[in-house]
Amino acid sequence: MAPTGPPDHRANPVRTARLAHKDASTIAAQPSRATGNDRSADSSATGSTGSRSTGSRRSEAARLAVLNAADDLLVEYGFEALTIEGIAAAAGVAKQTIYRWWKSKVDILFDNLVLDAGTALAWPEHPSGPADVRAYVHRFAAFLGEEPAGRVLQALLGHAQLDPRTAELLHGGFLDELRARDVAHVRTCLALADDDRAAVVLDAVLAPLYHRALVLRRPHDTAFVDALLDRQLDRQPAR
Amino acid sequence: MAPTGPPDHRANPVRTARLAHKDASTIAAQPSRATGNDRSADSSATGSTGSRSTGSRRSEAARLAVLNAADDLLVEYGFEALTIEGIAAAAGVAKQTIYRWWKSKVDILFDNLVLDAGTALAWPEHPSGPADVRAYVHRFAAFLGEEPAGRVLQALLGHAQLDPRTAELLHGGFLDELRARDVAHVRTCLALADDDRAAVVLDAVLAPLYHRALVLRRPHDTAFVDALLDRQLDRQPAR
Amino acid sequence: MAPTGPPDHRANPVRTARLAHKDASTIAAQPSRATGNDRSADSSATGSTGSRSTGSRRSEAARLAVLNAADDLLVEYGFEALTIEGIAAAAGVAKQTIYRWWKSKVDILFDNLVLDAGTALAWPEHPSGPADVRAYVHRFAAFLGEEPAGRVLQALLGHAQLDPRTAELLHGGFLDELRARDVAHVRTCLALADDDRAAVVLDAVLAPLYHRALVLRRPHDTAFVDALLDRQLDRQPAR
Amino acid sequence: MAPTGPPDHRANPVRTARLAHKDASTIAAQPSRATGNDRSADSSATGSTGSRSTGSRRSEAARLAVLNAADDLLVEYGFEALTIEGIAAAAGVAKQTIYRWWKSKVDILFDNLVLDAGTALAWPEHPSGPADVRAYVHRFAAFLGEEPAGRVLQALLGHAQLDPRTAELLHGGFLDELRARDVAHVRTCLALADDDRAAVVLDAVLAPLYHRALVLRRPHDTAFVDALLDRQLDRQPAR
DNA sequence: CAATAACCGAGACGGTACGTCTTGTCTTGCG
DNA sequence: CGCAAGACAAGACGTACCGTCTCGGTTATTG
Repeated sequence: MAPTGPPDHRANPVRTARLAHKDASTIAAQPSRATGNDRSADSSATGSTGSRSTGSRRSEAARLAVLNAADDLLVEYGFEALTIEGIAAAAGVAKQTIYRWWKSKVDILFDNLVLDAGTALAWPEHPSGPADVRAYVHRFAAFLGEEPAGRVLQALLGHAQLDPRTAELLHGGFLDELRARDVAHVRTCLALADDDRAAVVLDAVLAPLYHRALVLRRPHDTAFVDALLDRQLDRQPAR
Repeated sequence: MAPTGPPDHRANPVRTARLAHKDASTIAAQPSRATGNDRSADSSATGSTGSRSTGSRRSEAARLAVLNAADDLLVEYGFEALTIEGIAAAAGVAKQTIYRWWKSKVDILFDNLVLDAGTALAWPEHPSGPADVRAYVHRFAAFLGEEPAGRVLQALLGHAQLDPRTAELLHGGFLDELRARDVAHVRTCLALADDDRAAVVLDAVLAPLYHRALVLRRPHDTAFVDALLDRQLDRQPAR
Repeated sequence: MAPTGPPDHRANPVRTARLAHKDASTIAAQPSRATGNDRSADSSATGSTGSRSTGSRRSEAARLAVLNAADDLLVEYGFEALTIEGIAAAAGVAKQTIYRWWKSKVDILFDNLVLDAGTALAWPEHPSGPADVRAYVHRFAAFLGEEPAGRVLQALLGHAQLDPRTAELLHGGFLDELRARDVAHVRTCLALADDDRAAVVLDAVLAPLYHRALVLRRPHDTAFVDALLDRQLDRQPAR
Repeated sequence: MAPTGPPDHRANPVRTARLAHKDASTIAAQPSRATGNDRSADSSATGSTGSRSTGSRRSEAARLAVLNAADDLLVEYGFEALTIEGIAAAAGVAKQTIYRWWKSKVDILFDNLVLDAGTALAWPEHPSGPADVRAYVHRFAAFLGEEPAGRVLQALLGHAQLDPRTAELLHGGFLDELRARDVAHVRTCLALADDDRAAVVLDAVLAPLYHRALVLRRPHDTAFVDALLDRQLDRQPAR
């Protein structure tokens, strides 16, 4: 009997405690970047030292509480039951605080995605051949298929089919960049002649992964990924 | 001047005219089958004469008006702006009439999908080799990438990522069946030994198509489909 | 320790029970007249029998629950703490149901005022001399100074000082009519030559009453009213 | 083109200029006395030079900007549209600066009222008979019926009907004192035997003025005041 | 050829969430 | 320490849809 509805929106005066899998140190280095909420970005445009000269600063605790609450609620009750009011209540935050920094629940999830992807989908700094590609693809498959992060990406990909603004955000702010980066790394690691060839290889590997996750709804399967890589990466046996 | 919002929900007193691409004759043969709303299906199961003793029967005009209104509104304003009230108003139908026969807007779209797929994704009755597969895949790619029908499938696939009930409906009531049928036809047409092998070929072709449509958001491209088929069908025995 | 805040807005699924001092029979004859919400008024403009040909009718229970809840909350917590949400919760009614029939809390109070004044400020059908005026003025003073009704009139008079729309509603929809009626009756009862003379007498009596209630904040005092009447009504002793 | 809403709350960086009808010299002599926010009053009580040992003193410019902004906004957009945030923005002052010195917008208006009444409703220092009363009543009627000041008194009288705290402030801090002073002067000027008799005369004159202003909403009319005075002052011994 | 169900339009209703607005408190840095 | 700036928790606003529920009016069998 899966829980099908969200919980009561009773206040839950959350404080910095229980900020689960994202700790403040990580975030302080990267405050809400992707959606353009970033104030330092603005200031860098206007002046050198700038930022905001006076007044209170954004509450880091609130930001993290919101991101984590959204993540938790998404995993527990699903995207449809995810509401701004619910997130606010679960995070122990006022609704207006959310609207001040995010335009929609999609925006919040997007920030979560960027945060998670930043750590989970990194390429090694010094490429060292096809093994890097194998490792990356395994990491990608795991990211797509496992709990908090994959659920977010899945939801955003789904919602992007329904809402052009989400599609714009997801592609313009994440997928395009991700793909460009992946293509470049694949080209380097496999010593390919040009980006187009790298893109073909990348697609040949990623398309079945997306297909499995979004269309076939099959769970993450390491063996499947290995077989796929064997077939596409010059048929060199996986070990 | 792009229309960015839905229109007023001003009444649009039901017009059987302007029922565009679905005419009554087509539909009368297949009334609202997929979601189990169908009364004739029920009655045929329970008895021959009985069914419903007295009273008027379901209005075919209303059913078509709803299906078409939903389709039109989806194409014009998108899934997010699609509401039961909006459909009712656009169809010139009472809200309750919709709720009597469908459970949600997803249900309505699903009926549309089944209707459209029934004609667009048919296999020839007498299989005649790989050319059938090529033709079918081309038809499928077109279906996925072109206006009313593809938009519906795309929306439902997207929504299935967000809502388990939609996923259940879409897979249990459409995709699984479609896939089974496709596998069988591919096996026959390509003279493959077993279904697993046919499934591998099918996935190898469909995965890139779904990937392009859902993840890369590239438009339908006949050349791409041909290249894909050349690559996957010529060296069928992939080992 | 006076209660200074409103109670929790916990649902209070009120049903027709506890509809205090206004019973359905009274109201059925006069549904929400003053603010122009009345549908029969519309229909009388369009046709003879009319009203609304089909569909569900306005819920009398909801209307009474709202009016009484507003009254109760006003008396208990004051005008400032009176909110549409609070009324809805206390009446066990959805917010939208209130907005469907009233524009604001002022509108609701106004309906209450009209309702109460209709019974409390009636003149006898057959005028019989100065005694009628005395009786009426006493009734008016009591109305102004006692609980539910006076509180409403006081609040509306106060709010009319702050908001032109309230002033327009209160004067155009109630006070002007009341005054015209009062002038006419005073003229008849005192056998005065013209309306102007009657207005002077009426103002001479009412001004001190309003002054006491609104400016001096003195409680209702029968002796004061009698003395006032003695002075203004031809100095005939009050007995 | 009547402006029906308040303007944007765009910052209006404090301008000491355009402080209209209250100049600094007037105010310096009487800073924010009535609500007890006054620091100089405190300091004058504690010592002569000392007052507040360190830190900056209250900004006179800010105080005046707030008072005038409140007045202007009240006159232009009405009491309902008057908000602390709006006043702060219009005055080019931080919200907290307002909250530091006043408890509510009513408090601000009250300070304005006391300020204006101090000059407009003064009695001559040396009473010289009934003519003084006539002059005072004319001044009072003008005060009640004309722009900035009358609007404030009207608003506060109205709000006092809705909010006990406002009533307490207005009566305890202004009206009672005003009335006591008026009664004393009337008694002296008309050579009446006791205060009660003076109060009766005063009420007989003021009640119709308040009635006209608050209930009948008639504009200020010198002829009406004269007629009223003729009637009430000539037959002073009303028995 | 009535009676009698069921359909259908209309739309009121109890709800939930939306996104906005204002309140009163607070925090941060400048002067 | 006052002040400008403004983030924050709180909570009401008025709107939009949801899904349920009467209402009458309209068909279309079926007794």
